[in-house]
Amino acid sequence: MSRGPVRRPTQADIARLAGVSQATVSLVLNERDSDIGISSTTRERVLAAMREWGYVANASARALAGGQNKIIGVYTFEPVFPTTSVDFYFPFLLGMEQAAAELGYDLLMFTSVGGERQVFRDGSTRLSLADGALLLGRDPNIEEIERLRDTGYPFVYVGHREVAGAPVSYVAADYAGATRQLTERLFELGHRRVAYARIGDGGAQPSQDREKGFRRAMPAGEARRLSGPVWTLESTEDVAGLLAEIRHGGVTAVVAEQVLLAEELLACAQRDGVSVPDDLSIVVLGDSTGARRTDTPWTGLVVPREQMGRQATHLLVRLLEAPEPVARRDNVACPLVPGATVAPPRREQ
Amino acid sequence: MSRGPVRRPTQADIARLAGVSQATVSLVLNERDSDIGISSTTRERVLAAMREWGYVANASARALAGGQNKIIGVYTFEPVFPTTSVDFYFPFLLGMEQAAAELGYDLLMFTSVGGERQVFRDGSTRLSLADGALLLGRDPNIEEIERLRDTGYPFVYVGHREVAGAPVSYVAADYAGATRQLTERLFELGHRRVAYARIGDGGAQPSQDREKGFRRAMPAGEARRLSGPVWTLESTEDVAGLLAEIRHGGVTAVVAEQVLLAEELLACAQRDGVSVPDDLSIVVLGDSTGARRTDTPWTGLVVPREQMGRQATHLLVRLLEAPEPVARRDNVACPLVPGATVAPPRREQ
DNA sequence: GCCAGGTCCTAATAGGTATTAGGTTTTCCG
DNA sequence: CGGAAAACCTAATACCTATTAGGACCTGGC
Repeated sequence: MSRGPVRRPTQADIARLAGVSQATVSLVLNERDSDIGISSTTRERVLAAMREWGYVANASARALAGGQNKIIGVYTFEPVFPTTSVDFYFPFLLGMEQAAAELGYDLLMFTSVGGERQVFRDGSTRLSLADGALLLGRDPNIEEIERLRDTGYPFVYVGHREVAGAPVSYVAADYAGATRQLTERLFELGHRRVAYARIGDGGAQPSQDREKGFRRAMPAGEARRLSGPVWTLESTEDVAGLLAEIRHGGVTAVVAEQVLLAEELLACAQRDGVSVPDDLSIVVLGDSTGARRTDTPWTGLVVPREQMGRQATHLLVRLLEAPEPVARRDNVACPLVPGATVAPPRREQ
Repeated sequence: MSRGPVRRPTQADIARLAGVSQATVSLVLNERDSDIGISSTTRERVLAAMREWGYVANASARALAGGQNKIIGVYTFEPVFPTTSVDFYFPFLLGMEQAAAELGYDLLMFTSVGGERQVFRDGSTRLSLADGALLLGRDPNIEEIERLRDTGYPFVYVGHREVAGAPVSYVAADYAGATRQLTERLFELGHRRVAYARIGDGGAQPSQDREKGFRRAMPAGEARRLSGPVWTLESTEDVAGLLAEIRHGGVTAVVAEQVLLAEELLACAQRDGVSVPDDLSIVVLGDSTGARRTDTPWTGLVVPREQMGRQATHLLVRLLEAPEPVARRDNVACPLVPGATVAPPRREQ
């Protein structure tokens, strides 16, 4: 019964025990033995020694020497723990863990205090310990991403991100496609005037993708108006005004970017005696993340977060194991939810 | 606009730029400069060079050279991703991330495929990459823990664990205390015959702790019966029988170990026309993890998972920064939930 | 016996940092 | 001015692994 930390055996120890050189141990360990030429008897001797002494590679040394560490870094540009963000982040992490486990990688989660998350902290980023990284966040620091890209460090962004200069690899939800389908369905049902509404500035990529899908679904005549029937609100307080405008303009269906907006719209409609979906159809382009959970069976889409996490992990591993010079982009389809907030427009309006 | 990976500056680069040696850079970086004696002008020159060139320490090299890695490993004995376990694990992780961020540590989550999780995998655990580890899981492999302890590797178990030989450090929920309080309250309300029930074998430590708390709360006469009014059921199918026995034995309050059990009990009670809490008070010693979420306002306790995660992280860091020869154990109080499933017993029964 | 061509292995090195013994310069005091 | 002490810094080394050029040995053919 030994006391105190026991020094773990190194390759040199194993080599001594097996009567070979450290290099041979490394070759056997990394299964380069057939390429280089290590006899099977030697290999067995080495493996036996490793088993007997419980040899475990030193990850730091391995990383330093340029070997793979079987570690994927996960970097979120916002802390995960504010409980409001939990629903948002956790499905991603779930998918990542699942895929990483399948692929034999561990997950290194980079933390940082406060709101200001920086990849390049003052003198101690540990990004290098991971073979590559998955980046995640609603509000990424574009400069940091560009800088990271320029280092040649392999990473995949989860979510659609466009940066200046060379493109970066990402896995994004196909908001444009799903929005287009949802909007087209409204027209198929007979709606003629359909509006798009959001809260916030709409500058974010996911926001833009959705709007693009919406515009693509518009009939030719409507689409040509550059501004389009797109409302961008400042806050929920403007929703009542939006509803009035909608009704006044003969709009019979609204595509709402956020659940929060849709819920406010529904509340206003109920106050005004407007029936959803009979008088007004509502489609929602987000899920209930961050909103208080209600039971409204919204017609809309599901953000396939778990799937995105999985796919991003697979993509990253592919890049790690066979580096490609060019960035890769993957899209993940958003499942549509039938819901009950869409109906054909009233006959006589 | 350079192409290709840009080599990150090293201490040697900074040293050259600042006109000092690499050792000096290291000393400045680690703030050992006052101990050793580095003049403030030199320090400033080095710091300026580091800032200008965006020097970032190489974590692998740092770890290899014996420095701390500022990484905490998180090892779960079951995969996190099966969705049934999500509610169980995530709060722990949340607390850990929060604490780790505050303390300046990153989190390395060890994954593995399939059900069989082993710390000592066939020659490639990376536990060593982390400075220490947090262990987590309902069904830990005791042998693995003992083996890990014997290596001298610092770790803290989240949850109460007793192993043979030297004790291990852990942070546990104070189930015994909370159970005792809840049970005592039943007696204070006037209950005379109180039973304890669980599903499963009750061999697990959390299960034993709860039972111990229950027994401590029993009035002297009751406590002396060794077997005690403790029922251990095989499955939910036995609950109907339990209810019959309870009623037959004049028991007016039940302390149920699991929500699942409590819900089944409630269902049976309703079928039999037994009113909860008027005819039967029920206390639950777990939260709704894993159970289908119902709205029953159970009287019981909250498992302070987030707090446990936080505290375990703090304890581990304390151990890392000032190693102690002896194991540390922390208890975290379980908040009690008043709920609405407990009432005084009926007067004439 | 000698050479060509394999086969199997090793020596040497790089990778970036932390640490320590000791070297050089400066300061202080008599 | 000489010598001791203090202040400041550096050379050297350890940490452990991956990689590669090349060395030693063997085999087979003439």
